[in-house]
Amino acid sequence: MSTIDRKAKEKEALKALILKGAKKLFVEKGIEHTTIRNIAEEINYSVGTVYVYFKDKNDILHDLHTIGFQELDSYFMELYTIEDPKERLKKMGFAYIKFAIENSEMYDLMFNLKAPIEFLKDSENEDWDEGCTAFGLVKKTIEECINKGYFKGHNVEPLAFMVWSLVHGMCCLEIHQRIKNVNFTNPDTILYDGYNEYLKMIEKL
Amino acid sequence: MSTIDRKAKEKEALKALILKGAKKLFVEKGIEHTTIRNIAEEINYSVGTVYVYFKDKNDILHDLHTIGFQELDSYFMELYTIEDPKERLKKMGFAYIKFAIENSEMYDLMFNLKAPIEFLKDSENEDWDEGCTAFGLVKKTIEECINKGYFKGHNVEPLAFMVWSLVHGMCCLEIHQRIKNVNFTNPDTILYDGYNEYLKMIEKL
DNA sequence: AAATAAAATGAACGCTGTTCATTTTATTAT
DNA sequence: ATAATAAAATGAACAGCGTTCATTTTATTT
Repeated sequence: MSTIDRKAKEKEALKALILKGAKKLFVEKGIEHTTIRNIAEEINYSVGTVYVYFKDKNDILHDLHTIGFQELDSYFMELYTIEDPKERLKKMGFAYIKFAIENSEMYDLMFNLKAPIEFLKDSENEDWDEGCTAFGLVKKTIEECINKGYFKGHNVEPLAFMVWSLVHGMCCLEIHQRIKNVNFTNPDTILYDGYNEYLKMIEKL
Repeated sequence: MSTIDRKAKEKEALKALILKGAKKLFVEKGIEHTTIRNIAEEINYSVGTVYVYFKDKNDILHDLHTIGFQELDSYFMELYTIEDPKERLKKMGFAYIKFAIENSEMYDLMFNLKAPIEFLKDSENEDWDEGCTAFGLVKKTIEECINKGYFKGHNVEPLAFMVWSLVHGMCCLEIHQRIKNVNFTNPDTILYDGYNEYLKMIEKL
């Protein structure tokens, strides 16, 4: 029996190794410039081996997108030490943007690329658990805000969606290089300045 | 001289034909599933001919992104008949979302994909004129709002950027199928409901 | 040491974007 | 009208892509 257990662990280890190699290359040279052959070469295995452990490229991308969410969730969980929900909400948006900028390829994979969603369609569990969990943390924080008397006249879910969109939009414009190509007066601080407008706005709700 | 003129017109016509074929296929089956061979076949020309009229695929994608902006600008210009800037701003966001949903592939090309921006880097004029013009219309409207006494304590550019991000974020989440995969209570109306929260918010600024 | 099972392999397939020598078509000069 | 020239269109060929699968290598069991 111990052999079977060990085999299972070895399989998991190699799967993790492939993902690790893939992520390294993604960060280094971008997702679209990373090939299965690159990944195989990176970890000194053949192309065929990758396909023993993953159904296809979408499978790899989906697993990597899940890893990204684990990281983002840990960013969020840290902020849950903050008692005041409004203060927490403000910090969450900032952490979200920080994550997106520092992990732009992963962010794109998690929130923009089709691959992870297409993988869901082919799989048994069609729910986007990763997205639900992360968004749940935002929703919960906003719910706490409303329970505390903030944001009167607003509805939890639509407001949470609006906040998510606002921050997500900033991240997208930034990582897709649309900010620096629109001639802002202060292109270097517009992201910060824009987020500041959002903070001011929150106070007026 | 008339020959040269005619030749020039023919060249323009064929270029336009290629773009028309490309756009048709993009809408039909998505950008990433459209190949140069597809485009050539669609208009009954050879692959080589496409490369006589366009430097590479990015060149085609950039021209198509420009065409998309012409359409979006016309959406916006229509709304400039509305006198009250705040009313206009509200309608602009709605028109923007409508455009994104009805032309999701084009929208992705215009605001998310790397191709048009990469083409800019290789060209003489590195400015993103299309983006500047469209965003200029938003900026101008918000400026009018501030001049009229709305949005006190806010700054034009950062606020315009925030508004753009908010609406852009909603569009991205929708067209990248992140909305319908997060279990909203009312997934069918969340986009509308979320935009409504934004409208309520505008009133409080 | 032989038989069996599991894991890793890499050549091959049909795609992709791109190039460029060759052919076809159109224009100009005689 | 015919020959010479210029312009335009072509498609085979190249390297690289994701993916498959018969074959080989390695590990386990008998």
